[in-house]
Amino acid sequence: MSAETRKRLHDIIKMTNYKPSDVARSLKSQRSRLIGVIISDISTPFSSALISGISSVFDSAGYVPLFVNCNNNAQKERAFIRDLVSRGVEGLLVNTCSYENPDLIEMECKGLPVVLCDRPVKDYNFNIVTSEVVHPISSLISHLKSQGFSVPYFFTQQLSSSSVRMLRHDAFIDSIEKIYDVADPIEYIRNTRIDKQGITKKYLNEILTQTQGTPAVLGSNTMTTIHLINELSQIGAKIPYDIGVCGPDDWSWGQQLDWAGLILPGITTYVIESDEIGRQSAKLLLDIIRNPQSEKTAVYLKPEIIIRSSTLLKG
Amino acid sequence: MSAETRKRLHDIIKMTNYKPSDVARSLKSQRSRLIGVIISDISTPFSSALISGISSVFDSAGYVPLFVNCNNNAQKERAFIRDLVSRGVEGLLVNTCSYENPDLIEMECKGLPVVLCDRPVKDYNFNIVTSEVVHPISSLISHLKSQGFSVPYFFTQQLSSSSVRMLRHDAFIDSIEKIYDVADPIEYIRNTRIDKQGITKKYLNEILTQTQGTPAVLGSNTMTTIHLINELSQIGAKIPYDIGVCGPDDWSWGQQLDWAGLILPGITTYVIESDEIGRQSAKLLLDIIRNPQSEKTAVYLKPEIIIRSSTLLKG
DNA sequence: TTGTAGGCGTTATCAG
DNA sequence: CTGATAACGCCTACAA
Repeated sequence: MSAETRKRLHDIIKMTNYKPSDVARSLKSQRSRLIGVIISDISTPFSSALISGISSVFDSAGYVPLFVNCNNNAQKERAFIRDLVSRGVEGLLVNTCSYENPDLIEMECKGLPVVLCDRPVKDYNFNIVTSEVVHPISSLISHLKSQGFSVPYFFTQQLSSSSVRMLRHDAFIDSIEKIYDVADPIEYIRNTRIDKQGITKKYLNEILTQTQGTPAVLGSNTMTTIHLINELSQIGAKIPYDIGVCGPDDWSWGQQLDWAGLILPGITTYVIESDEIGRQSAKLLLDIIRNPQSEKTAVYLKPEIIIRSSTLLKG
Repeated sequence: MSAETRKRLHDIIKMTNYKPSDVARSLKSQRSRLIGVIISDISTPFSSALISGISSVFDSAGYVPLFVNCNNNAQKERAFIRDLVSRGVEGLLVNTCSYENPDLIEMECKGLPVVLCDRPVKDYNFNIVTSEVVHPISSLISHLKSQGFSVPYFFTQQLSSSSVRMLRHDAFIDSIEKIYDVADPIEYIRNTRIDKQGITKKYLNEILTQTQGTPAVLGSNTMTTIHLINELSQIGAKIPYDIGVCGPDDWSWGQQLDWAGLILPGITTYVIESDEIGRQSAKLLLDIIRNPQSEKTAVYLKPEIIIRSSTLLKG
């Protein structure tokens, strides 16, 4: 291109204030540089860290992640999947809120690059980045046993929306069967709700009064665990002397902040690094977009257990 | 349309598995139903709640909010603004990380509907939904005085990226001038960093040893306040007997969870309802899109102060 | 080196 | 009521 033409062009661009339209470009090129990211519930710290990890990867790769929030509504999730695909996204990163997900399976079968974040779905092997479920839970339970707690109780919110919750539930049952040699593990499950007053408190009072030895409780996630601590402090129970408390921590923001250490007496947890799940799943999706023929991949992060005072009966 | 034609059409749609393309539709109709939402730092609980509020409004209005994360990088923010506009968004909701923002001003002048979330920018009246700054801070300081604390110190992270931080800084200075009758208010500002070890602890140790009477500290936001509590607990200072602690709480998830009450001894705060800021700013943007001629609007939420043990020296 | 024609998938318009 | 055609703005390819 001659210098003269270049200048003329440049002038015209200036004059007419020309801005290329990505919409038209997408239509023509069939490439949007857009990635659809479906988040089950964006209002939790788990999602914040997840999203943060995801953005960091796509930003430096020149892709624009579009985040949408299903608010735990499987219906909405289906609609968003269709919407994003019809908007020409080149791939989908899905932190799903529906364990059964035929639409997503269909899309992936048709060749759309899909990676799941954290939560698996039923009957189909997607690419996925998640965290190990069984090992950390059984470690927690071994630890409780070694500290002399009696059989722990598992407090969980409704299982249906989160496959991870179900897996944790199952892992808990297996673990107390093996480690505590319990015959009727289902007896140690407590379905609760955070938004509804009194349910948790009722269960906790029963456990505190009827347990032989020192009881312990395990929250299915950070929200539930904090809720348990809240209720126990209102009841006036002393942790860990009256009752032990522990659970997974899916609220980590890297090392920046440590809620489980701040809330006295310090809560025993294992950390799910959601920012890392975000980063790795985003990278995996990029790999798949670049090389659509690649093998299915499942990555399992290995959480480490952090023992704090809330489960220390002995020394 | 005849029933027969309808059936035929329906069959063809089935047969060819026809899916309309929103990209092409946007190109033709010049309407995308897309809203660009620019978030300064998506990894904070403030942003989670903000996003959650924003999604709820757009979802029920049939718009799709596209969230992008600037990670406190003003450069990235500029790029995203251009990107989203060229992608045909019908409006922009901006939680900006640059106090000076000529690009955004230009867009808005050209008729693009823009609403700011939480953070104002310099020298231009945008539509904005935010929270009152001066009144709650001066109330906190009056409260500290009435409890017998000596002049409080203000701990803040770097001011440049957040206009709200600057405003709080200024409000603090004005307030201690008026309420404590301080001649040199700047002396009571401490610039700190959470990611860098030791700075905060050094300042706190100085304050604890050199203050006449009982000192108090005010964090510029939740992160800083929690950091202060962390460091104080490591130093071994007793709150509020050795030192009072308070600050704004921009981490509220409605009533669901109450960190400030959980962290003993209970922290005095005022709550910034970021989900409400999200909802109201989204609604405002929809109003503007529907009626582009409307007057500029600025909404200021009024936070309420919640007094807890961390600032109660007297009874 | 520069200019022009065709088509991406819609929708709007107009003729049959 | 139905079917054909042009245009949205860009990109590619080919012709001048």
